[in-house]
Amino acid sequence: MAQRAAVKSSYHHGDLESALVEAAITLVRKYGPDHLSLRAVSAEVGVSPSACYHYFQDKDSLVSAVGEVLFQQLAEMQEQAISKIKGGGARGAKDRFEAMGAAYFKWALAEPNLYRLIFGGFCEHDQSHSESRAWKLLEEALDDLVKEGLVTKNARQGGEVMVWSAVHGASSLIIEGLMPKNSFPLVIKGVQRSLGMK
Amino acid sequence: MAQRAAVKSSYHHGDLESALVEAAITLVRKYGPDHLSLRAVSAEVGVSPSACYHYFQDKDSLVSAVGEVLFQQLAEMQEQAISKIKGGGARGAKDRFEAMGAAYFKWALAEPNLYRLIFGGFCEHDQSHSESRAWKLLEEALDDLVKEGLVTKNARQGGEVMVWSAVHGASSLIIEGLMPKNSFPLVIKGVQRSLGMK
DNA sequence: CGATTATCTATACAATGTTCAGATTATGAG
DNA sequence: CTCATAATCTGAACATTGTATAGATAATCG
Repeated sequence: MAQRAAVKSSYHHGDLESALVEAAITLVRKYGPDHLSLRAVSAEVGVSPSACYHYFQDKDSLVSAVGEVLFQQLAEMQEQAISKIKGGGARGAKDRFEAMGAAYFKWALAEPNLYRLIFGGFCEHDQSHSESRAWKLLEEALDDLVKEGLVTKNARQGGEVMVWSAVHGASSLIIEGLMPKNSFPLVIKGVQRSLGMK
Repeated sequence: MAQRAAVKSSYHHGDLESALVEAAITLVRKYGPDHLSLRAVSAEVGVSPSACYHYFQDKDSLVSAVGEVLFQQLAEMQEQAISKIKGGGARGAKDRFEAMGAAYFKWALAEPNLYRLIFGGFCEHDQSHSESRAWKLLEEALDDLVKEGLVTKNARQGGEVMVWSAVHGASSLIIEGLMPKNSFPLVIKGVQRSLGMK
């Protein structure tokens, strides 16, 4: 909530780059990743359209920057959800695992347009998957399950791939109206069975 | 391959509606669902931009029509893959099941931009999920597995949801560079474990 | 045939992405 | 403090976009 030196003294903005990204997020949330206009973004910030080109090569480049930020935010949402789980031991590990998936799904449902921007080919995810925050979170959660004896080392093999695919796929299909909303718990049950969990 | 009465005698085209859809598919394949221009589509067909408005309310409406066509095509691809599996009995059922997923994934990899159009929120999938061709194919394949004793009735419960989520999720994440290509088989294995298959 | 209707074009307009020359402000060396 | 230099933003311009409207062309059917 701490505002930077971002008071537009008239000409120089102070932190235009992130202000543009923030405004773009607002507009994408409302109107979708397609239907985003550079001019609308600049107008939202109160700046001339050409000003954007000092920070971004073109519109797509701004959208990519937005994607990076949102991808981080989604992971942060999951971290936050995990940190709220107090219980230790096996119970805690399982709760954290489920909370991660639930947070992911909840965010997708609450922000379908932002979700589409991240996963709809609008931005290049340059960082290798194994370095992404989302991936590392999953790794830790799965390691925890193994550590607590809820999942065998064998069944854990490739668990990240399976879990993320199922959770992301369900979120996406439900958002697009191709699956009923209440099928998400079923998917989670399926994932747990595939891990031989419990 | 049979061309309709689609020779543009000069003014009247003959089958402009589907010609526009076809041209749009060509352009989306090349440049992505964002970056599609109505004018480019009409130019591709050799017709004035305003001509489109006799068949589609606006650009988004054309894109939606494209989405419906592609959604059908994807299902047809799967049907075709299934029909190539000759073996009967348990072996056939399992082969068909795997062929369905493989065909889905193969299509997604070969046509990422078309895949994004279908599942990226560009088109409204008005038909209820349970009436969609993709859904019915899955239902049949799962019923087959049960019939052949490869999957118990119990484990089959909600199988469609799990299978589609995992396969779609993996395809999507791989296309977007968030997962390595070779993790798809792992996902299939996971799905089969979740079904208690084999 | 001829009139009616379906189909397509021409023209126009506001809005978009983008460029570039120049205006405004910050910065730092003397 | 001063002033040149660099960083930041504006203004105006251009080609391109989606779309509306009026009119041209051709198919259809009495």
